[in-house]
Amino acid sequence: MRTFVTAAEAGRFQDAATDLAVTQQAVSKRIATLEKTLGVRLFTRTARGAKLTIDGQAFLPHARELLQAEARAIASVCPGRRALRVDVIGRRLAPAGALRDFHRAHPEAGLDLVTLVDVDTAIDALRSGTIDASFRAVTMPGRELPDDIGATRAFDEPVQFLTGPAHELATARAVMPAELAGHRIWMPGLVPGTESTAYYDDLATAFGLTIEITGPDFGTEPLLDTVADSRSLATFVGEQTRLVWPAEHDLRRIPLRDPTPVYPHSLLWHRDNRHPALDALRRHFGSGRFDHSAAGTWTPAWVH
Amino acid sequence: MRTFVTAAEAGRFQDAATDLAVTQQAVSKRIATLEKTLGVRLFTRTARGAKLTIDGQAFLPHARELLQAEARAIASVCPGRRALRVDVIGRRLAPAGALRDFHRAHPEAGLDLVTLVDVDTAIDALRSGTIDASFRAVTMPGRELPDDIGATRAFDEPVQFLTGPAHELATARAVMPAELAGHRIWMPGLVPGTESTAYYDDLATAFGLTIEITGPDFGTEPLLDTVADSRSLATFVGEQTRLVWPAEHDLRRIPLRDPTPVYPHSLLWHRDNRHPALDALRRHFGSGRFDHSAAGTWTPAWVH
DNA sequence: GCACGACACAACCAGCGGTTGTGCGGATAT
DNA sequence: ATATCCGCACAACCGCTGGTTGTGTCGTGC
Repeated sequence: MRTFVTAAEAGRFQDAATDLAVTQQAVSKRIATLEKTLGVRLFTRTARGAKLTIDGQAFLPHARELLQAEARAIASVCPGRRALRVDVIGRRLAPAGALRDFHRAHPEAGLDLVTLVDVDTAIDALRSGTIDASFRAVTMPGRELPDDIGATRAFDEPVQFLTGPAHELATARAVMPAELAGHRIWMPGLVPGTESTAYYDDLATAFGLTIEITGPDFGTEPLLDTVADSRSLATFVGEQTRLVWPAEHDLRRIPLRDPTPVYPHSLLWHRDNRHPALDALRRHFGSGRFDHSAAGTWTPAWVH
Repeated sequence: MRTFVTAAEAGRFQDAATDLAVTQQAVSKRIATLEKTLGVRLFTRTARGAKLTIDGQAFLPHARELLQAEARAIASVCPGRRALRVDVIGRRLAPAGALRDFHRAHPEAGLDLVTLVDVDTAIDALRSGTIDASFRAVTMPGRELPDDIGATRAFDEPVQFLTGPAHELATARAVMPAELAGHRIWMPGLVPGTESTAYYDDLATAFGLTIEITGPDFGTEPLLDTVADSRSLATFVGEQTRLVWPAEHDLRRIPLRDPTPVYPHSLLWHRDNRHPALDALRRHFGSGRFDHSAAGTWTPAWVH
């Protein structure tokens, strides 16, 4: 590919060969094999060089795009000058969506999303420099943030109740958390020891709920399958969480009111991190554009 | 790259190997060499398979993008089911910009842009099926369109007068074409025998102008250099033409009025062409959204 | 008409990238 | 606690890809 682009730009195989530090015959062979694999002629050979055919013209921008994609891929893991790497809880959850907004606002800053299991792993990764920022709920009881980690309350996400069409509360416009006492709430994805588990534990205690985390976690699809078909089983889901479920499933998002439990997404970073785009990220999420203390909301007492 | 993506999806080198129809050892070697060239570890090897590291997680979407770019590149030259291929006069000229609008409206249709020298070459390419459509000014005198080629007047582009800051007309709000008689108009890019040359020849004749096409064509940059520094040399340029010139150059676009010469861009296609996206393209440009007969405009008499 | 420039073809060879065979370590089972 | 299995890494081997040098061919320009 690189040979093709170089030859197309140079207009002569000879010049491309010197650019690439190989012989003219090597360039000729590379182009020939590329043409053979594609099944089309890319150059018309003339006495004064090689000109692109129509197919070659159409192919050229795609070849350039391929080389750029390669450069981006390499840059994404290049230590030191790689793109800003942010840990989100999951790619379909609210922080990932919020980062899309940030990326639209700052397209010049490269952005890579990774997912880690819990806040402790995230802090280790922040310290080692493998990630630059992390969206977490801080801090869990008994685990205050260390001094070298900075944190901003980024935004709050209302929690919703997700049911199938046959569920008793399926047609409710909204429900109070206390009304859910006695209902079966199933969250098999919760990993013990993580801060999101601490959040939902506190939520359950505060309103007298019982959350079942029994059973293996097969991912969201089987969970949604089960919830959609059940008259009694339901689950919690963030308002911003993008769920993909088969078209035949009819799932209902029921808002919670009086109070509305909100999940507190905080932005964490390491104070020694000098990544150029990190400042912009902090400003984007720490500029007070989110209301952290809306009336009628609930968070665990340990939330900053 | 494909091995990396497959292994990341499978979670086990073994499974990836069977998917790729090679041995596990080959996969192991490929991943090892990839890690070596990148200088980072992409997988953590466990007893139950291989999991992505943080670097691997960040690398994965870029690797996927690379494979997709490869697929698009191949598809762009795949005979039969390739993307819609449209001939524009130049990548910075009005048809290319108009096609960007079309691509925004129909993102599902792949689109490749190529450039051919003149309408005859374009018609040959349309007949042979190497291109699907062409933007041209039709028809030149004495060269009516053949029956197997369809044409629609797509849109008209006003012609402007481009001068440097020292030119006599640099500060004019607008000029009449007839006022340009006696001024030096330089268009070294015009190729004799092409329809755009025929257009400007007619324009010159109609208003008593003299257009110099002397001197070799070194591209737009040297042309703009010369025009920017000259007190007497100027040139014609399409209103939609995107020119890139160094910041130190101060070029002026002077609109033409009474009448406004417009360049008639027509869309050409072959009547036997059954490309699925060609219909959409014809509808996009043939739906009467452009005013073809605005008062006060001028076109050569031979324009359809 | 001849020299020159540019690409293609032929022969040759190193090394990349595959294979088979085996070793090693962690997780599970007995 | 120990045996067993599963999955990945390492070693040896080898064919074929992809490079080199040398030469041929063709169109262009003096």
